[in-house]
Amino acid sequence: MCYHSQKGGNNLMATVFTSRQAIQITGVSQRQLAYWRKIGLIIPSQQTPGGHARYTFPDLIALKTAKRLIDAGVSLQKLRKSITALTRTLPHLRQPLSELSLLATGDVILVFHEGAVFETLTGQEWILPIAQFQREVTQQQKQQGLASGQGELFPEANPAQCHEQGI
Amino acid sequence: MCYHSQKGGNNLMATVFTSRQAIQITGVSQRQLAYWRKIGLIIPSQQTPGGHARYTFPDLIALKTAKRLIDAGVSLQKLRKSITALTRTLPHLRQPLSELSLLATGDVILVFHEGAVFETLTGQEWILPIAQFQREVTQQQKQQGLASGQGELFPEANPAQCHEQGI
DNA sequence: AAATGACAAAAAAACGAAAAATTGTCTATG
DNA sequence: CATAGACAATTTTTCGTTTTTTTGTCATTT
Repeated sequence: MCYHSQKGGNNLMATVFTSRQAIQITGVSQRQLAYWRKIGLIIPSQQTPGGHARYTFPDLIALKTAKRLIDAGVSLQKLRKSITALTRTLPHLRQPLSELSLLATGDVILVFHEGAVFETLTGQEWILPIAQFQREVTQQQKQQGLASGQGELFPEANPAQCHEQGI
Repeated sequence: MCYHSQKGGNNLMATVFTSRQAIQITGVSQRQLAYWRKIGLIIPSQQTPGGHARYTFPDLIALKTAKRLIDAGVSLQKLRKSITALTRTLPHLRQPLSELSLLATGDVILVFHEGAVFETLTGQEWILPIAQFQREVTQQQKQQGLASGQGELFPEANPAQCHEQGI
């Protein structure tokens, strides 16, 4: 039920799509398609000699991704800035919209990349595994038991042994 | 190297901490401790007859969590609003700060809860597994092959067979 | 069919001023 | 020692206005 069929010469990755097809498949409006192409957000990877768009499959993914993020409440400007920032952070990416897993939260776009989560604009990364606090305080407790507590107790960058995912 | 030691009657969960200890352990300032207590953000679970604070271990976790979020750039007001919203969304929680995994991204606080991720203030949830698009478009391709495409192609709520995590 | 251009409506961002919240410091009290 | 209160400095929010961006619609062109 789940095989990626590609019988005959009908290779999906080699197929190109017209604007009309891209519109139908992704749900992006004609106006948006044109505008996004104009501002360079999503440029069709191929063109006819006459300048007509030919969207590749990764292009469609980018289009659909953009649409979903927008539907999720992300403004186009934030999206553009995120992509600019992302391509700076991860220069090897050609089209972050089709190559990354993104998560929109109304205000912010996060990217899941190689196991980590970070914010697209700042690159800031933050996770709070509560389990770790428990260990820290337990540690602390032991220390206190030995010498009646004084001094720095939670040195911010904490060398985590006994690693635990928490999420 | 990683056993949660609790020799004798020294059970961590039963231990209570004075304000001074809470300050030392969590790094929260005295002023903050007092203010947060006053506004009800983090109230010590226990008190002496004379009204002196006795913070339990979960209290310490809440304190440390708040501090870390603040250090990560979240304002106290956003933190307060997030917690208000969270306890509305998840009424069974007594203290979200100690019972949830939170992730701060400068602007927004996300919560990881039962496998899902959402934004604390709006409850909005969004994940974009790219792998799914691929399947959708493949599907679309097949349809097009049979009947030259017309009509709705990406009915938004898509019944995902062949589920794939993507993240 | 598809791209382009022009115009207007709608949505979002930028900006600045005023109000509110948070925190530090210091003093007093129990 | 810990709490409470007062005061001021700093940080955040809020709000209203202006500017910019984005999108729809329609007409024109290739």
